[in-house]
Amino acid sequence: MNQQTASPPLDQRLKTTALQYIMYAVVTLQDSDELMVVPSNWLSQDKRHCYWPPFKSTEKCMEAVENKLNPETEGKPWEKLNIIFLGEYGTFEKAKEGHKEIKEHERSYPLDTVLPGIKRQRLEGSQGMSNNQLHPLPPVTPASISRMSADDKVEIIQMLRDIKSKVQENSTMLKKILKDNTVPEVPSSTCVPSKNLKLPLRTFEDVARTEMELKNATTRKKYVKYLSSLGGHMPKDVIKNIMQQVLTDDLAIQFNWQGRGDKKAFSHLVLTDVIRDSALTRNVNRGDCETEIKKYLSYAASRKRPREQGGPGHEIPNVISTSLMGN
DNA sequence: CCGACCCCTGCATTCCTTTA
DNA sequence: TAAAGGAATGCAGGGGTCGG
Repeated sequence: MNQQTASPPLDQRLKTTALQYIMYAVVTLQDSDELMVVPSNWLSQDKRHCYWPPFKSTEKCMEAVENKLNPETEGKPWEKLNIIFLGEYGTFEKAKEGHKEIKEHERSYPLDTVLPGIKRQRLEGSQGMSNNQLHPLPPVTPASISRMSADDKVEIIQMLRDIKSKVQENSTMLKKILKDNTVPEVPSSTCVPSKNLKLPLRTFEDVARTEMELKNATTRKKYVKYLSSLGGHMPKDVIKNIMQQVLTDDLAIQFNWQGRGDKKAFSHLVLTDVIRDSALTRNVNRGDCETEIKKYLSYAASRKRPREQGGPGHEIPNVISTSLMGN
């Protein structure tokens, strides 16, 4: 009877032992550039993704990290974030030390110089230039300018002139490209990697079928490849191009991001993950991607409104669909 | 110039999270 | 558990752009 007091139950012992083998990793969250310590069991096998708890408060998140909460068994669904894996440590304390060291190192040698092209930019609050803007230079104070020699100043002015002329040149080229080669409503035949992609989705049945299909990694890759080939320069364009290909306005108005009211939740779809991945290949981060999807879904009704006024129940056939649905 | 289309903004409402 | 505050959403109306 008192065996239980002698030693804890087997499953608890196993759990404790398993927890001891979970290490801690230091990672950079790609969407926010934040350097974080997380339990290794939160990482995906390829160490390119990391689960993140749905808690709002920092304390709870820290608690989850320290207690190595299992991402699959803690009630609410956990977010899956894109990360850059930086290192793994045996204990939380060692990971924190590693985190500190990396942070120090990053301060001396910005990540951009260590990992060119990998570090993504923080996009919150930067709307216009978003993804392609230049990395911020160190702050130039009046004091630092006054310390410069005349040669330095001449050189800087020359550089600024070069940059200006280059920007003008690029602007002219961009204008020409946009004029000659506006993003086509219908993807060219070369953009269609597979005849299996039955897009755009028109009904919930289509959505359910696609959700099933997307469980297959190969199919998922095909979708990502196709959707990322649709073009677009700004996050808005990228998402618009993708969403136009993915679902009709009729279906879009039956979704909202969270599934409020009597609408379905778009954020819960595997398809949304695929869209995120596709957008990421075009340098649209998670935040921008979600914002633009939300907007696209909310605009769907107003896009439809004028047409409905013109003729109730009459749907203008989607040109895109006919080219793809015939498969 | 006009109409169609699309996007944005402001406001009201609903929902969720936090706090006491 | 209820109240308060913030976030998300829906809707209507207005403005910009483009083609006829």
